[in-house]
Amino acid sequence: MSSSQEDLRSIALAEFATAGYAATSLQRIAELAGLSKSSVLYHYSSKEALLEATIAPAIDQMAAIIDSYGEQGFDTNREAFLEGFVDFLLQYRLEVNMFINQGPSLVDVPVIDRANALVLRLADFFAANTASLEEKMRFGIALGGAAYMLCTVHTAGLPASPIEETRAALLSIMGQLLAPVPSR
Amino acid sequence: MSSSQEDLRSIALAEFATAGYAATSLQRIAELAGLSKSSVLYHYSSKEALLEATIAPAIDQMAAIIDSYGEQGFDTNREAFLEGFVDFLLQYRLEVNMFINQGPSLVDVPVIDRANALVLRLADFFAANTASLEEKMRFGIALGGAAYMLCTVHTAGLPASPIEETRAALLSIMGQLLAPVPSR
DNA sequence: TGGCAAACTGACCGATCGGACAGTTTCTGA
DNA sequence: TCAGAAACTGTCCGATCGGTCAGTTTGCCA
Repeated sequence: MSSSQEDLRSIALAEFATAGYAATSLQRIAELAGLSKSSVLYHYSSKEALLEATIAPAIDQMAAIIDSYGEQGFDTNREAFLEGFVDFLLQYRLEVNMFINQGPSLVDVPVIDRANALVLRLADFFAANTASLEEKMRFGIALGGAAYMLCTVHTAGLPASPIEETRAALLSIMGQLLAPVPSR
Repeated sequence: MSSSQEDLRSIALAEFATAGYAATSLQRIAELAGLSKSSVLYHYSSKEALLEATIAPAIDQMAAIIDSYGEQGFDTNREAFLEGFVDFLLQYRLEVNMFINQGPSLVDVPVIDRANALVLRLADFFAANTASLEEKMRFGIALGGAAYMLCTVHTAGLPASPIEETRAALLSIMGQLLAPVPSR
């Protein structure tokens, strides 16, 4: 893969996540990359192809994490799974935020369907079908809240803190929100 | 105000919140309302004017809540403030979600600036400048998470539960996330 | 050095965007 | 009843959208 392709991917990721997929034109991506719109379409055959290339790595990583814990839940490895999930959120915060916020408006895009299916599997882990309403709500708040907070360093006075400190705090908060039933 | 104006406002709110402001055309709003695009522009002089009319009520209500507790914090009325805030979230969940998710892409819109200023005041209530990183993160997760969760009844298997049950659960979760420093 | 493939570009296309404007229908109160 | 206001509409406009295509530049290797 040439550097142009990777540059375009990261530029598109930043723009899609902040300005939104629909509001980001290929022309703007081209300008940010110092290329012409034609060149963007040379590397990625369409805007949708660029979107898929943008979020596919995050989807694959998420799928790998879930698969590595089998399909029968992860209660025995809850702590380890939570750490892996938090690290995933930190690494792919833009991708996660984009999917969380713009997923509903991006239906019919295959990679979005994959992501949706993964979220449902994830929800089964943290809040099975038998879980109470509050537990399901806790999962939704943890997921959407982390995605929002991690991408909102600019407003609300969130300082750019050391990654270790952010990780520790996020682990604490997520652990509390997603605690198993009895200790709630 | 004629019923058409109110119909347009609610239709635009639903579309803006789900599909996104940029991705929603005046043509689509007109079709959903059973009108022509010209009629939409008759009631609201521009797409941006329609956006402002859509979220202004929520902004005003939020400002009223904050103002009613004075500018010196609300520690003495923390419980009552939290209840009022939760009720606000439940009533204006679409508006809040739209602002939270699309705010960054809607800069330069006056009403969005008002909303941003309010969020900063709100953050000062729950997590003052002196608060720790984790406390600020808790506020961000609570705000963004609630907005996301309340607008995502469709996915993640969130059932359409009685409003009282949802309110009670949300109050519990938000109270835990936004608890004062010592009892954290 | 010559040739070929990868990278890149400008010009152009149909569609759709937000919006302007003149004109028509519908409602309403004197 | 009828005039004026309110509500509504079709047509048109410039701009921009995603995308196509023929042609040019660039880099690499035999």
